[in-house]
Amino acid sequence: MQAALDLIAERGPAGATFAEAARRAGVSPAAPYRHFRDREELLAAVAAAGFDRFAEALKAGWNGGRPDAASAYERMGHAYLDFARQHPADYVAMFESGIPTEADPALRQAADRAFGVLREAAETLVAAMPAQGRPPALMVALHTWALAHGVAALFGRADAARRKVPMPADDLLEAAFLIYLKGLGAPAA
Amino acid sequence: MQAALDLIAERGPAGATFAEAARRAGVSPAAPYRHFRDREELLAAVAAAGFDRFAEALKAGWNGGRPDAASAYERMGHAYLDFARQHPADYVAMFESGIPTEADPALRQAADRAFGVLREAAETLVAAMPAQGRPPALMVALHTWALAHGVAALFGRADAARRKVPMPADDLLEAAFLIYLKGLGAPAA
DNA sequence: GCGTGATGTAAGTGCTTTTCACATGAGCTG
DNA sequence: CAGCTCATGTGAAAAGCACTTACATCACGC
Repeated sequence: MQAALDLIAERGPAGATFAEAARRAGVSPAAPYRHFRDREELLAAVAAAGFDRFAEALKAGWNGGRPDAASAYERMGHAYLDFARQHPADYVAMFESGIPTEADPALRQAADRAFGVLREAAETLVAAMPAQGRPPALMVALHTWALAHGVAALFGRADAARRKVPMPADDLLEAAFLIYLKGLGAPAA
Repeated sequence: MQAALDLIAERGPAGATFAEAARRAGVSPAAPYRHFRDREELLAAVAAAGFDRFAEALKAGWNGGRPDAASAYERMGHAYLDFARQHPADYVAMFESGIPTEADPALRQAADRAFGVLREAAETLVAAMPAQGRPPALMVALHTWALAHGVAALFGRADAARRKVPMPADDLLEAAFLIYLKGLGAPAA
């Protein structure tokens, strides 16, 4: 799995071949078939491990919502982008390897766990808002994820289909967050 | 190129093999090499054609900003999602085929043209806002793109790594747009 | 009439994925 | 300790793909 992850980092998901991963692990090309049904299952396992690390990173960024929900939420956004930048292979395996999340139950579970961190943070954030006009927390979580993923996928990583943009992805996401929260009427001005 | 597009629709970008595309076009596996240097160049051409169609779809949605910038902008957002849903193969070729946008000059140009539609719409939208506190149009365009892409990639298409969400992608994007525009102080309440 | 360039084919190389029969070695059981 | 089982690994093989090279065809302009 580590060899496969390295290969994704070096050559992209298409270049991560089963045979080469086995070679790097020092075994014959047939050996990994004792552990993974096929190439797709290997990639699913790599992606699931990535989601686990991702959930940890988000949780660390959120840090229980301290010192206050709004700043912790924004810090979690930075953690999101940091993860995409510092673990591009994981991120690619998770979102761009062509493996449907539903394919593997373990993968699906890991992805749900990662989103759960985001959802709970959104719930805390929403709970801190004035009661009237309080938006649905799940919607806020989905919006946050879509925004963070969009920024990461389009402008975040250096190697991929990145576009030249006049501002760094971090600032772009932070600005979007602040505008969005202001639109919600959140205490974040 | 049509055969390759069909293959992407049926089997995903990894399943779109050069040989099979040639077979479907009724020629030998070597024939396409007269027209494309390698598999990557074929996919880049397919993606470029997709960006052209995409730019047309966005332009049609924007419709010159009529009747007013805010509603036209939102309609363009719907056009974005409609395109991702109705032309999933194009969208996959454009954003998830692993082809870096910089690889091919024609691809890059087509992508820039599509983003140009979005950028001009954002400029018009921003120009309609009160002069003081007017945000940079480019930033608004990038935010819009990131949001729309995030929603499309995560929740938009039926086949891909879509998650079960309690609300349709259209509504999700529309709500996010409205909240974002409200945060900007735009005339969209 | 004849070169020329665009297009296509057949065959071949080296890579991949996947399977199958067989080896090996650790650990449990009697 | 013998024997059995199970996990793990190997080598060989089939099938498919990307890509190359040498050769064929054929329309078109001079």
